[in-house]
Amino acid sequence: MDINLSLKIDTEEEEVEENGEEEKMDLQETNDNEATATGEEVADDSSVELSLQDNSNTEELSALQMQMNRMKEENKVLRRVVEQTMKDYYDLQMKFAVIQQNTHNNDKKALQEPKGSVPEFLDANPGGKDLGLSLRLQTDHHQEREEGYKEEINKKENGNDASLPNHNKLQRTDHHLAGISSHAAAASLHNRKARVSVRARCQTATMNDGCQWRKYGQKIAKGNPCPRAYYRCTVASGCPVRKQVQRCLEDMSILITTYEGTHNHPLPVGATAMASTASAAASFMLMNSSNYSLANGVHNFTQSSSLPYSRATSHHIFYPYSSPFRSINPNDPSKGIVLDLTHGTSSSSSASASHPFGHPLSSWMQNKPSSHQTNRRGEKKDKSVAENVTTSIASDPKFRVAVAAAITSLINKEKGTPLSMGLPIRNSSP
DNA sequence: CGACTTTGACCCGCGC
DNA sequence: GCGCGGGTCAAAGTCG
Repeated sequence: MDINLSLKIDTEEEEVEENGEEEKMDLQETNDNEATATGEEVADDSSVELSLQDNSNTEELSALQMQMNRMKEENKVLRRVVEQTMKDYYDLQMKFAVIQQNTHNNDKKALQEPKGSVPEFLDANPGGKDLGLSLRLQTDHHQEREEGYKEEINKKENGNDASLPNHNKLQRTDHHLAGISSHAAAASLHNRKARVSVRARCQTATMNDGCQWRKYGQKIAKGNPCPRAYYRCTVASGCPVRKQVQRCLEDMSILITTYEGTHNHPLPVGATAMASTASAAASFMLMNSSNYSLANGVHNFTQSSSLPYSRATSHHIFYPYSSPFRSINPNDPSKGIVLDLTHGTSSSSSASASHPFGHPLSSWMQNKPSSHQTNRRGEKKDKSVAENVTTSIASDPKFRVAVAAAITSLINKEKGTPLSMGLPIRNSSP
């Protein structure tokens, strides 16, 4: 019993801090009561004490066995998920290869088109009946942007890169990034702002994403009284990655973090999982800018789509889960992908039930997902202890970070190619 | 003392 | 051309 209680205390420690001393007192009381019931009252009678100890040992053993069994089951489920992930990944890779082939052919055709005409691969879906949407659905603004990028690509290909003065510093950073990237076409992709926004419930000023950040500015953006903070990655000097952090106006508990750029250094374990996903999302966005689903502003990551710049790609991971973290910013597609993690993480008990570790992305978030399930007075009493422990472990951010990192690492190793927006993100998972 | 945060100034793009 | 807003810089302050 003591073991269970201490486990609960450990896993809920941070939450206790959040919710005040109330729960701690509650646990303390329970502990004291049990001690009184099992120990102190019978302290005079040693034989009864021994038998009670035996009983409690047996109970402990059975409880531990139950825990072990549950962990085994959990392991099985996790394995199944990994297998499924791998399977999905290979399926998507096959689709991607086909699309890449088609797009390559279309690119050749497009180059032969007279100037001013719309290349076929931008106008229509290149070979995928079920893939993506036509660029015609995009706004004029976005089309102009697309034209601008195409011009730039052409200039680069012709060795004429005199357009730089028109770019702001950030874009120059992107040029720098492009220079690092080994693939020329991928480099041109980086000229486009690769942004991934993450919406997540978070009480702290920033999400703990495993990276080290330095704040370099703060602004009150128009339309939102909450200041927007600007951070720069300081894990390695010269790392071009930046992030903006701002609270959501509608729901102050939601933190919107926008990542921009690619790390040029190895990442910590927790950051690897996050960065991999963010990079994959960003890469995906860059390659799928023509495929916004304008009907609802949602783009399904699990669905392969037309890839107008696919010749620029090396290897990309498509996130094989269907979940809320897959939407193109519906207000402004040019602002990149929005990964909405506010649903999957708010209640990990249900997530854990249907999904072994809840939302795969939520692993690197700093939120406390178990707050709704275990900490309220009396609520946990109707759960078995083992269930509580399992849930607590599964909802432990560190555990989820480890799982997410492991999956990412597994996928990367399997493929033999790290993923990023043109730069390798090394696996630092153990 | 170095790393980090704060904050006003500055730069640049964009719309009118 | 001008004003506005977003993004960045850099000096001063803070902290461990």
